[in-house]
Amino acid sequence: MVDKEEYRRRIILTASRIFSHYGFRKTTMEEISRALHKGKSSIYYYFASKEEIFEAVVLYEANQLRRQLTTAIKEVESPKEKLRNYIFVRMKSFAKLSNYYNAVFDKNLDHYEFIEKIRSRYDREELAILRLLLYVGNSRGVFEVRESEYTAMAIQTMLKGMEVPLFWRRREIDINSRLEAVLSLIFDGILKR
Amino acid sequence: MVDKEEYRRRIILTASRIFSHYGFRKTTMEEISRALHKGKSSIYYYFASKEEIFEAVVLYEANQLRRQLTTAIKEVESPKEKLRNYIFVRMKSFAKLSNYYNAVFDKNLDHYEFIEKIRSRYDREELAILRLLLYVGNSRGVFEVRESEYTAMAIQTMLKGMEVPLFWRRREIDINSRLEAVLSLIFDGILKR
DNA sequence: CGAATTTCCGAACCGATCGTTCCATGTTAG
DNA sequence: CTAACATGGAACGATCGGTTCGGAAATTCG
Repeated sequence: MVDKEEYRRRIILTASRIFSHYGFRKTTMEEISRALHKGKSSIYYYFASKEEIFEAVVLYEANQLRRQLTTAIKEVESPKEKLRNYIFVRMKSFAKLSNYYNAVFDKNLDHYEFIEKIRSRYDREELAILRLLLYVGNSRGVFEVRESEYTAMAIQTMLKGMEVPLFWRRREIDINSRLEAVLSLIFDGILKR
Repeated sequence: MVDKEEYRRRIILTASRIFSHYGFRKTTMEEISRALHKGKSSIYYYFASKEEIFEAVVLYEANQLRRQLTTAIKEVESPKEKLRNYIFVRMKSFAKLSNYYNAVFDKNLDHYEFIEKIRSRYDREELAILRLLLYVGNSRGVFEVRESEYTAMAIQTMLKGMEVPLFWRRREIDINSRLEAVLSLIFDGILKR
């Protein structure tokens, strides 16, 4: 292989697929290597451990999510639609990523620390985005928010509240309706009457 | 518990859900029992082994499939739509059940024998259904089939042929288009011109 | 071409996991 | 109260799975 980084990327992509289906624990190095048509021990030439692959995958997915979110915001004009798009994409993505978190919540675990690191960094970014969305809507006269800082935090709290049952519940059938409910609540409390 | 059979049914339902997601190997007795809010060893009061649960689940799913197929046929009138519905539901269901088969194809295995038993019985049923569908379409002047017996077998062979990559390939994106292709092939060779 | 370096893998190690058994305890029916 | 039913904690033996190690292939370079 000419480029070692390129192969690391292929491992991440493949592992991501398997992790997202089976979670961290149930995914074996054997499976990852088999999907790459390589020997089990060959993977260790590129990553020191299974955990390291997992970390790389989570980082990759986080960047993926970030990109999806920015495009979701850009593709509509009105502040209301921007916020709506943002929340929908965010929750949908988190539903997809819930397997990673299930893996983490499974038992022990030391990932917890790592996840929390990613998490807190992402939380700050999210807060900034929400604040911006609120601010723009405000100055355009669509929203009516006094303290965009605290309102953003309140919205984020609601979103986080919606994450929890995501990792508990069996069915995702009512995610959409719950999302709609939360959105209408947010908007009715936010939209200028 | 008043009814032991009722509880066996609950176990089957729960196990079915987990099996269909993780396959036989990756599903643990621990998980099944936890989902039922029971101790791991309690399950053994109702089933002698993990394999026995698996067999019960497969039988249950087979009956489920049979019911879906008959309703799929009944809900439309024209023979062409009946056959189309049948094939669609059949292939979709098999896609969903592919996890079971993946579990079987995983390693060893003695399930193979059991699966084959179920399988051959089901094959005969399917052949009868196909033959009937062809016969009805024939007598209504929609199809033009000489030997419904052998034509049914030919169609079944095609369907079986479509199953194989189901258990290989990574993506199911093109299942629909492949299904359409097969259908149009079947119909253009069958419909009265 | 040969040597150096990169890439790959089979085999083995060993701790963790998993299916199953055993037994003691709780629960219900008569 | 007793007997049958139902439960789950603990332990066991087998397998699995992540990781290491040594060296074979393959590739690159002089």
